[in-house]
Amino acid sequence: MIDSICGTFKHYLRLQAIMGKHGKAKRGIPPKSDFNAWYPAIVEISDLVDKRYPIKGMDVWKPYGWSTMRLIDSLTRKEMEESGHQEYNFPLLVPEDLLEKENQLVSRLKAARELGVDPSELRMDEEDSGFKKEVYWVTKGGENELDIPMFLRPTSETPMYTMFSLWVRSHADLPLKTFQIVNTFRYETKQTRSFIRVREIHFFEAHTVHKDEQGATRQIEQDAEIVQRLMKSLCMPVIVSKRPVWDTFPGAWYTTAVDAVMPNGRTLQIATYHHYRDQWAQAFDLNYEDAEGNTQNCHQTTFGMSERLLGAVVGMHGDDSGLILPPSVSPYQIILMPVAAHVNEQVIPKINDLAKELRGSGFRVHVDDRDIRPGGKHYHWEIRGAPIRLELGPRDLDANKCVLSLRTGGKIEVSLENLSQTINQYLDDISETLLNRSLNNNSELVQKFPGISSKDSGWELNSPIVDGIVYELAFDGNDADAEVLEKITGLALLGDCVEPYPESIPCAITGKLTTRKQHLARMY
RNA sequence: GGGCCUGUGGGUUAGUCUGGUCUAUGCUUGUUCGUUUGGGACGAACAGACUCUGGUUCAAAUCCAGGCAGGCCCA
Repeated sequence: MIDSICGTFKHYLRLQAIMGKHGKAKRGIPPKSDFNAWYPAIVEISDLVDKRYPIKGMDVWKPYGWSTMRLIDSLTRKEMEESGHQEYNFPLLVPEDLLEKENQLVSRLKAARELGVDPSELRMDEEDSGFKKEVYWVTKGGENELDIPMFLRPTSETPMYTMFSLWVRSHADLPLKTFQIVNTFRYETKQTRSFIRVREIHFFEAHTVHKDEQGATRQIEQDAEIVQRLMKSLCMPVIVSKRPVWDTFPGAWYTTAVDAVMPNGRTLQIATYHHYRDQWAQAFDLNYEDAEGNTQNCHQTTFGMSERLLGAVVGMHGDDSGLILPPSVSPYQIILMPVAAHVNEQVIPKINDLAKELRGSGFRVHVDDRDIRPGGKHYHWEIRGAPIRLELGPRDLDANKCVLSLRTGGKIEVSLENLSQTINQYLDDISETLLNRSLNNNSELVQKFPGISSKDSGWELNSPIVDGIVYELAFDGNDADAEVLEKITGLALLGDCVEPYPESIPCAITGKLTTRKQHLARMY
């Protein structure tokens, strides 16, 4: 009956409901509704990582996970190349004395902040000694104590800017646009989670140096565009916010952060870009001689991302049956499964031909010719989130057809004619489905803030906040007001959303009319 | 930073309270053989574990202390 059906792709999609009957994955995957159990289980069952390495927060990347991460990296590399960045690779170790420059910078800025700013705008925090407590230290070489201890980079401002100051001499050396994708280290004491909070971080960092503030500002704008394109490839809706002052990276003029909302309503910061102005340049003597022969400080930016991108992909798109990988980063876009090959010896050669054809069209293809039952293969690749599984058996051979199972749901028969084109269309459909699903989920997870009223006894919420919800609100208050909001809700302000309200509405605290849109959320 | 809980084959689990029955249970996975094969087949055989270091005891998976690892809660 199905054989007789042909038509547009939309028609095929309508068939999904009829044909999608099969059991759920076993292996004791918790339901995704129990996200805190689902996530750690799925990253291991789907073969992304092995968490049994005996150091907390340091997982072993398995080939499937590493391959996915490298595909994400390759999207980033492509963006870097197109925007004129060059890839570097700096040393892992940093001598302690270099850190002093950074610490001086941070404390100087703090002092300035305290002098120049209204005290009510300030928030007490305890990040005094910079990274010192959060890094791994190397204090011995063999048996001997080192004269100058070294630490493992937690990020590379210090090593890079030390060198930049040697490289940049004149305006002709600018802009200097660099990036690297390396491992960085943070001594996390809190609970770690694969890809989300780790001690060895797979880190992308772009660092740029410009003649002036405008140059750096243009770079920040470009970073914003790059992020939008990357998120689109990952089918991922995000909230982009200018972080509040107290949540700004030390030494940054301002920080813009990209947050994804995970299914449990916690936000995951997956990218940040910082405008440093010339604050770091002052600390690192990073200056140049302009066309008039005057010495000028450089202006800088940084742009960072990590394997949190993968964590967000896993959390955002997966379902009760396992991972669902966007076609853009799935190690295999199509799994070819010969079926009943013992019945007709033409099945295997035909599958190999198809694989060749599809590879020739640029798809990432894997032939699963293991001698196990087809159900086993389906479940295997379903858990791993491969977008399309293609089955071909004797019956299909006769009809010049094959069966496609889409990871987003549905099973359809398609002709082997123009197969690459057909596959391409379905991969696009899958990406679109993933994005739409995520947008829908987000619209449920992000809700209007119930409001807050001033009573004799103090502030009171108009209705209790719900666990697992991100609240959106108009907010134009000062830091003390922000603290009221954060205290009473137990949530954190993400900062000024880059998409403000189209029309002014009253601020949740002060009542002042404002277009400033902000979010309150529990952050990872 | 403070508090609480848990460590048994690759995974999961029984046994721990009340020490001796433990030569440690079931399921799963793995290996081999046979029958199978269009969504997780069946049978047989085999392989595989008490987190570590001390202590108490005639006797420790079991009780005690500490380490390491993991989980949870609060600031």
